[in-house]
Amino acid sequence: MSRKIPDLYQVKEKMYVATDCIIFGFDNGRLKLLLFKRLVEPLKGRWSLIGSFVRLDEDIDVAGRRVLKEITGLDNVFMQQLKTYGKKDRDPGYRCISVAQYALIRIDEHDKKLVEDNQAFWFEINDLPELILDHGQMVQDALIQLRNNARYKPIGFELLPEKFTLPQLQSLYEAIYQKELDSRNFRKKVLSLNVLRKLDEKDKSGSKRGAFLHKFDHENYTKLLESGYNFEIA
Amino acid sequence: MSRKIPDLYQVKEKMYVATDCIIFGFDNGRLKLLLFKRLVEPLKGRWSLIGSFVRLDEDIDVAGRRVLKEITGLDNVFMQQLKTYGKKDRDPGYRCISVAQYALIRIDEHDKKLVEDNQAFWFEINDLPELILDHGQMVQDALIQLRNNARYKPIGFELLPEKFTLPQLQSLYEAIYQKELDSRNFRKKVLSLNVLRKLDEKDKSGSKRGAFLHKFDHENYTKLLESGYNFEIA
DNA sequence: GCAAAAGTGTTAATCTTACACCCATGT
DNA sequence: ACATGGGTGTAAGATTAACACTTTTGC
Repeated sequence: MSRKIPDLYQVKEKMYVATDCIIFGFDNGRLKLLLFKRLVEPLKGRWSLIGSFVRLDEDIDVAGRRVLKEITGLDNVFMQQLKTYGKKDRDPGYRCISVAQYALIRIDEHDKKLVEDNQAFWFEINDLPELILDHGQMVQDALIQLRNNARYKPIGFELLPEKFTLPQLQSLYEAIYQKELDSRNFRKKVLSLNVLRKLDEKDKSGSKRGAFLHKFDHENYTKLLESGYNFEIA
Repeated sequence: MSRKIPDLYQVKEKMYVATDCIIFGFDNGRLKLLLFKRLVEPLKGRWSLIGSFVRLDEDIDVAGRRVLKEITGLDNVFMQQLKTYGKKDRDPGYRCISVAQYALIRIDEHDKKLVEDNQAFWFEINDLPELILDHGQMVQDALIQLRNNARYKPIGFELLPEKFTLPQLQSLYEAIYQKELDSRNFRKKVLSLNVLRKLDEKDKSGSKRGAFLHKFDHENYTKLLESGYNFEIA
């Protein structure tokens, strides 16, 4: 008896693979996004996410980190795959799919000169310009993903300085969820998670009285995870 | 003043893009996965997910649906992107990235003859063979995603026949979360969601007494969604 | 009549929400 | 002394978790 070999693996065609980065930052109570003005054709002068083709000898996540470094000067940043955009006509001209990745950076640590040289700018999340191709959709999707993830994983801290105050943390969550939170309930909740280390220092930049600085306690977080605990905020 | 143009978009290299499908089914109280024995080199005879190269004139999700149809005969199936696997050496020989997509099918509706002809088999999720390349990782990731999504979205119903009993629904959730549930609490919870329509029919296959059949009420679900409701099970 | 699965309610414990005042400090 | 933001507790309501017996019917 002869079996028909399915042709699943028969047609082989190559295409371009790009990656685009949705770079979030948090500054002054506002959630922001880094966008840049394209310096080259096609679509020169239009606003877009920051991206690059993925090279043949390069992992996709490495390509994302390369782009991020090129534009912000930062290494070792929180970055996670969002989704791959693969409509056949998403990019006019040639077939190109894009693996979108989103990054959370500490906005005070990035290289402002580099950003400027690349014609990149920070936009408030509620006040974005029109973006090329499907980049607008990517941003929408990234925001949804950020909201889903920040609730159950301690990724919000990636947007804050290493030392932060509770009012700062609260205003970050308010910016992410676009919703005011009650400070008594918020503090009760986050403190009960046992992953913040209160320092003896105060940050006086926000008020006369000053607010105590805290650090996220990675070690305790990992330890708690192992004993079946789950993080949840907001 | 002259600006240096960044080389982000300068290097352009094409690569193969494949898609692999993680196909879940639910049968007899067990969560199952459809795998197939490769009929062609390379890796002939080894177990793998079902996949295909994505064609130049084909959307990535369409490629997934094509594969699914080819192997199960089914159209209009729940399918969602999981993640793109893009390590540079994940596939020995040539550079190929794979966009993994997972599908939930009603196992009673698929074309068993086709599955057989393709040397495909259903495996219990807890008893999988070793898979080629990074397919084992894909399956792990898909399971996590399934668990995360089934809790907050009514996708579990995609694995059940259109008419199902509450004990069946419960055993599905028990299979997904690998955890026994209390039937009183479970019924209270799902019934309170107001998205099940109880029919006058009983299914007597599971017991002498028979259990009432129910249908998922899509219309009411969409209506409720609009008025800011959220689904949650288990 | 008995085995096997379907169906049903209550209570205690926990978590969530709403809400308002005093504190510390720089000016 | 006053303006500004930091910090704290309690009570009512809602949700979850634990728990056991009766019903139906085919054999």
